[in-house]
Amino acid sequence: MSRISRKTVTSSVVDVLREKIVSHEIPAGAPLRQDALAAELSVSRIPIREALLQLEAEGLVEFAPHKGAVATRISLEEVNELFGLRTLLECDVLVRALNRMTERHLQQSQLILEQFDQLLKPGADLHAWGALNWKFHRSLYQPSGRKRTIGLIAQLHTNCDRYLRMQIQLSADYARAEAEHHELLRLCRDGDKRRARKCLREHILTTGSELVRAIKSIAREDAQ
Amino acid sequence: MSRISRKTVTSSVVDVLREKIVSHEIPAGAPLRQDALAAELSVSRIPIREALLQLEAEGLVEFAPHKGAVATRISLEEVNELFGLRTLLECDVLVRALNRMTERHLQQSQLILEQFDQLLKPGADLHAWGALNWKFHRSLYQPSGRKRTIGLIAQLHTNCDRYLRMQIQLSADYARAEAEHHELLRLCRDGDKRRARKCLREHILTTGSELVRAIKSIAREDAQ
DNA sequence: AAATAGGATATTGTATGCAATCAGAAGGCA
DNA sequence: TGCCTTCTGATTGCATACAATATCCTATTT
Repeated sequence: MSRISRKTVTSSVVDVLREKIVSHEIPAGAPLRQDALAAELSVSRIPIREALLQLEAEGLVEFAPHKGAVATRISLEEVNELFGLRTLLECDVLVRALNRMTERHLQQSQLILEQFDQLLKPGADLHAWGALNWKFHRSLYQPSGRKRTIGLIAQLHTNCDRYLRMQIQLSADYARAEAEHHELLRLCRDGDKRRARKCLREHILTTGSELVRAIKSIAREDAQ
Repeated sequence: MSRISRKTVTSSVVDVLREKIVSHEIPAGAPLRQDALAAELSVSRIPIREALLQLEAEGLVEFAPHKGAVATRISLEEVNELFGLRTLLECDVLVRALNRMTERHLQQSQLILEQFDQLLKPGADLHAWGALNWKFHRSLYQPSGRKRTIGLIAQLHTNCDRYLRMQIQLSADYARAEAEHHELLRLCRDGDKRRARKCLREHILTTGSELVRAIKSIAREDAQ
């Protein structure tokens, strides 16, 4: 058995709402009315409220007493901060992981990487891509044993995902990411800490600045 | 006006429970029965549940579906991780803050530092000490403008506080911390990024390893 | 006696209903 | 007109009540 664990209504609601927000089905800034959501999902307002609290902790929602919840609206500055945090935490945890990484770990990462190939043809299943991307990164960090750090990084990833999905991802971006993943894994296999770290750093930072650039150009179009 | 904002019952419960956990009035590993807490605080279980969810996000509580919440029990490894995270995040944000720090900022930090003197005589108000300590650190980081990072660090501080309060703090520890604070502020005033960073790094790491050492010796006594 | 099944009790999860609060419109007054 | 008050509808916050689940004890069987 892996997971017979009874799913609570609240946790389902969390999953549904998270996906709606990350996919922009619920756009940034949109108010989240408890009654409306409850009716839509056919549950009472209690699990909705509890779900919103959890999403607030994840940074996807802002809760104002007596006013309600709103899907967080993020600035370019904050996008920068998010990717900066990822760089900091992920590079640190990667180096720690490299000290304990075994052949078994490497094989698992390799396996995940191979699953990316199947995603390139439809070219648009962003949800699957984000999930797989996180799975790969996590597999590299797991040997570090730093659960708390990995948990934080997980949250940062969902937040970054949300903004990555703002731009119509070009297949060029996917291709670049995948190439960098392969490069990264190779360096890990070689045990070259310094280069692996640098590769990861650039992987994250370039993604971030690409995103910022894309958002800026969108904003410029809107302004016209 | 600074804060007329109507306090919701849930938020009060969060504050009460947080303090109880951090102060070990609720010891690590203790189950948190919703009914019992509700009766004790004369509220219904709803705000209790919502408070527990928030505390889970802060890392003070673990929630298991249908089983209830428990005050998190932390291992030495995790203490290490906590202080490691603090080092990483705080050093980064400090350097960023130094680039924008003005005389006004420095004065405010100085002011907070002076309040420490009044705490040294009673020698035991750990709550006030922790709060003031965070206030000082935060004042140094604020100019960076990195709200999200500072929020994360805030959480790490409450978690660290919780474990710092495990050992009967010797006044030697307070004195050392205060000396380091003064040194740190001086380096910030000089704008010496490299040294300030190093000072902060050691400030956090030595506190962490002192704590680990103290906990180990307690554990050793218990074992006898 | 050990192991298992069944049920009683404790505890959590969710729905419903009412009270408190907020936002905006209507109306009075300078 | 412009500003303040008061009211009304919408929405959230909290309490109570019920349903679902887990835990522990007992009885029964081998």
